[in-house]
Amino acid sequence: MLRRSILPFRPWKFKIPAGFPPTPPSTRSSAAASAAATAEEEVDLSVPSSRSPDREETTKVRVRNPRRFLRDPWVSRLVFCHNLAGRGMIEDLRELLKQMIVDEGSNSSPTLCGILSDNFKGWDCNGLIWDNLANVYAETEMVHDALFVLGKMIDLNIQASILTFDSLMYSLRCTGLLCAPVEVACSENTYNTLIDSLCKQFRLNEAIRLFQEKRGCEFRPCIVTFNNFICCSCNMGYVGLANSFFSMMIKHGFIPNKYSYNTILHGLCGAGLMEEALRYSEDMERYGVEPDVVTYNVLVYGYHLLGMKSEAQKLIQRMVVKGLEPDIVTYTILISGHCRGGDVEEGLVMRQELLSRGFQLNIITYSVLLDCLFKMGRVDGVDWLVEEIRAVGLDLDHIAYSILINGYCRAGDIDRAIQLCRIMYIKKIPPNSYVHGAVLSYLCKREMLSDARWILDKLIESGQLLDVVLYNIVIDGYAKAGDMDDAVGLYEQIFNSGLTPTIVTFNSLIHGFCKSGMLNKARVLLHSLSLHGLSPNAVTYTTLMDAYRGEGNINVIVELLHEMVAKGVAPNVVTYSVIMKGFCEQGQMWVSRKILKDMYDKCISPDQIAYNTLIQGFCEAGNVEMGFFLHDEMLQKGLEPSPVTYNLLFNVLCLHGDLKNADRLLDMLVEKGVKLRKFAYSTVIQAHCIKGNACKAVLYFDKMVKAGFEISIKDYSAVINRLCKRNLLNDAKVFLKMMLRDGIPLDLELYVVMLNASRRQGDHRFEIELQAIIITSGLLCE
DNA sequence: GTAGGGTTAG
Repeated sequence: MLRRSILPFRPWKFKIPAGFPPTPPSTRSSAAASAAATAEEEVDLSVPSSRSPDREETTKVRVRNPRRFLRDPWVSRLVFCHNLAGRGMIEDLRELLKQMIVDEGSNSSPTLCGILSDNFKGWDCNGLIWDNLANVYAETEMVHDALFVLGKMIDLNIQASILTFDSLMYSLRCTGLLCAPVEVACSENTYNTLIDSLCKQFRLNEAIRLFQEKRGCEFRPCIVTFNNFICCSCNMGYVGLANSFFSMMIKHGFIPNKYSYNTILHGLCGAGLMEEALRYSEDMERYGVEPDVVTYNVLVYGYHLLGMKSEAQKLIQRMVVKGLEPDIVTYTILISGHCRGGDVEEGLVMRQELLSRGFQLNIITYSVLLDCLFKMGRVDGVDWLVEEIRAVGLDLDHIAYSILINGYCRAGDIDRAIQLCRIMYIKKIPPNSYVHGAVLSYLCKREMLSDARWILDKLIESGQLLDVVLYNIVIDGYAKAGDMDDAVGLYEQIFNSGLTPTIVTFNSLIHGFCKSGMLNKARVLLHSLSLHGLSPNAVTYTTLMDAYRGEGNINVIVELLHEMVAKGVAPNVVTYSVIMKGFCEQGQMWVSRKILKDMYDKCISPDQIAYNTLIQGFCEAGNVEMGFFLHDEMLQKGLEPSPVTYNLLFNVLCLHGDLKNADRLLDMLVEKGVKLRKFAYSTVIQAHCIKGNACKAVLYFDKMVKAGFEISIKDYSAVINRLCKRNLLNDAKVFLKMMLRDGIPLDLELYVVMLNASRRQGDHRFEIELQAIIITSGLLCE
């Protein structure tokens, strides 16, 4: 039986969200809807009295429009509810209420409350029904409905039980709808629920204040209170604080349980502090708390974040030895590890293995694979995987949808993305800020800024508290387009919306000012960050450094490097690449070379762009050997040279006329199936044309076509132009034939080039042929 | 208490 509060209803402040309740759908016709105009009549109903619940007695109750009243399914179910309440069958009552609200779904509270207040006023158990209705809505996580019922209870002066408050607060703890407590008598659990609520909303300071104020006199913390503090501290990135709470828990006489250990382990692993995490896991065993699957999963996740695959494998073996079976979370972490390493194939193989062993994957595992397929540019693989998700009977959830929408937007398929948005609405999973962000990014990348702004303004007008990321995306769009007035205007609007800018907001503004040549403004912005409680990061400094590099000011770059290091901001691979480029542009390639070596000492792995920067520096200075040496070094370090690396090498070989090596390299790479850009082929082809070796030019042109590149008139013109310049008209004719055969018509520019060459060589016959071609094409009308 | 999604720099 529910314990009824003896206090008047004045427990907590709740924010009833704007726009709630929504207008009830017209399909929900009920006795309440038409009862207002009808007079009350007395009818006999079999309703047990709460005073003598054992006896079923016929009670006369007054209702409006009795015929309609008894026919209405909602009313008859509520009569039954009263019947159950009167017999003290509270569990059955709650089950029936739950069934009713689950059938009707969210937003059903206005209708239900309407029926209750219009038809059951004065019934013996009515208060109990209201209280349980609020309670069941809260337990079913329909918090807006629960709040609506409570609001009506206040209006009708019906008391709510403490259990209902606790249940509601528990449901509200993640929503931000729960405010500070006012004068109230609390159950044992109330403060713990409120601390949990504040922690879930990342309001750690308030939670700590409440803990300090109320501890001892008004409530006694329990182990869950401390676990909540540990969890919140970890989630907010304060692992040190989490450690303190862990110690405090022990000082209060609590023995940490597996939840305490797993929570702190998760915090430590997430922060990359594996050694400390392992120490905790050893302590755990020492104090008799047996590690479970979650413990191992958390540790495996820690290794996964550090990219330590073999350690993760060892841990899984240990887990199996201890008799624990890896579960779907373990496998998802492993699949995610393969995906993060760029090996989606391995992830898919693992999925296949699991399926063959009869293992059911869930939507999270599939989401990891979908996201990776998009990031690897494997959009083709997405369709069949989505098909598989449907075939195994899984529904896409909001994250899976946002992965798909983001992926399609990035792949440029906006139609597909919008189609999915529509499906989300139909499925009642309204697109959230991740989805809005994907569409805004799509528009901004295509400089469709007025469209992006229109959408953002509509979202702002809708009155929802927007995510600052959405502002950041559009501000960055303006900054990249050099429109700093609008960028700054939108930045100011962030404050009007009650939000605060982030470091990303400022980085975009700094980038914009740099791009617009206002480096001083950018630097002022850097130093104003602290006023907003923000600290510059590697992106901030790197953006500024790159701007000064553009001005050839290596001194300021070095100054900024010192400043960032002094402020504890670690330079990353992008920072070093910019600095290397700066030195290379000053002709100091060997300084850059030293920086690259230093990166290894600092455990920052140079990537392809870092190597390409240095290779470009040496190649432009004419040091071909060093270019190739660095290429070899990349291979030694297990770094696959990128198409840009090869562009640089082919370019330098051709510039130096070393076509022998250029051919050799091209043949070797084609044979090895290395992916090259068209630039690599056309550089070699053109170099052969310049040298007058048309045969080789034809040979590599053919290879370029076979490599699957789309060939345009520009490619033919480049070759024909060069051959004509060397008066190799017959070879130029070969390419012209190939071009016409490929269905590419002659244009006026190329016609003039070839006409002049044929006139120079007195090839009148070809002159006439050319004129015939050009007239047939309709380009020469006169 | 464990696994999945968006914005910024070369």
